[in-house]
Amino acid sequence: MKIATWNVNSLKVRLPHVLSWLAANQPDALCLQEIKQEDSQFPLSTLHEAGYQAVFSGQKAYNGVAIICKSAPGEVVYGIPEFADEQKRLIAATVDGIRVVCIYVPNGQSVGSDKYQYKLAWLDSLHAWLKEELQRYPKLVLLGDFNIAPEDRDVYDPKAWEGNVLVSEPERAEFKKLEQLGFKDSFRQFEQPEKSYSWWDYRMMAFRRNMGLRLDHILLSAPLAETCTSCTIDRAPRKLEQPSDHAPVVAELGNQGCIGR
DNA sequence: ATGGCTTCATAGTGAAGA
Repeated sequence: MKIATWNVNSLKVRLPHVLSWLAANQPDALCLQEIKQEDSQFPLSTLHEAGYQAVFSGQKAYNGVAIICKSAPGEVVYGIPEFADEQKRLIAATVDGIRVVCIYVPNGQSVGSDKYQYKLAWLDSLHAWLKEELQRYPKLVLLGDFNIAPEDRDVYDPKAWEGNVLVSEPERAEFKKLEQLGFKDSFRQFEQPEKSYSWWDYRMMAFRRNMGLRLDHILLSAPLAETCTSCTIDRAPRKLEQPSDHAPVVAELGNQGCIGR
């Protein structure tokens, strides 16, 4: 099973990129963040024509998440249960027997701001919920835009970013708390190139200079981590005209979930 | 370089992102 995550920064603008990426890469599931459109605008029929199904949770202008998949998605959950949230940041579904939890973690704006507090509260709530979900769904993948660079090696200039939002200790502690639930950061299960990032600012020619952060992650529960054979960041879409500022992250799982195919 | 892009909402600029 091939599963991927991609913050597309507007699905309306990026639909051509998404369609060509699906055609070229044939993932079994692609999780999107920042689709930035209401559900009535979601391009479901276009995706059907491309051979994909989808479940989605969108809103006007901001946020919005979706799971695009080949097999029928089941048991769909919208948002973190018991966390009242106007912002559409989580969707979960079962695909090929694997529980897929697609998240768009709040950005946090700046350390100490209201949005930063919201980010930490959101992550606390996610953690509490996932603790239960892992009992129910041992084969669970948590993936999306975490808006956290877990370690200094995930930051192009750790000194310049020290203490900043996206790298601050409380945020990194939340990431570690998720790992302590048994999740493995699939990217770090394998040898990776130095200076691997998944996001680059649109400004300052940041991509060409590889001034990036690794903010997008695929976390695997222990039973799934055992089956993982690769995890890579696909920089190709970031090189296209009118790209998203994020690149897709892709993981390959072994036989799990491929029964009957 | 505290934003030097990009998107969305909106009707000339402002918010938000990371």
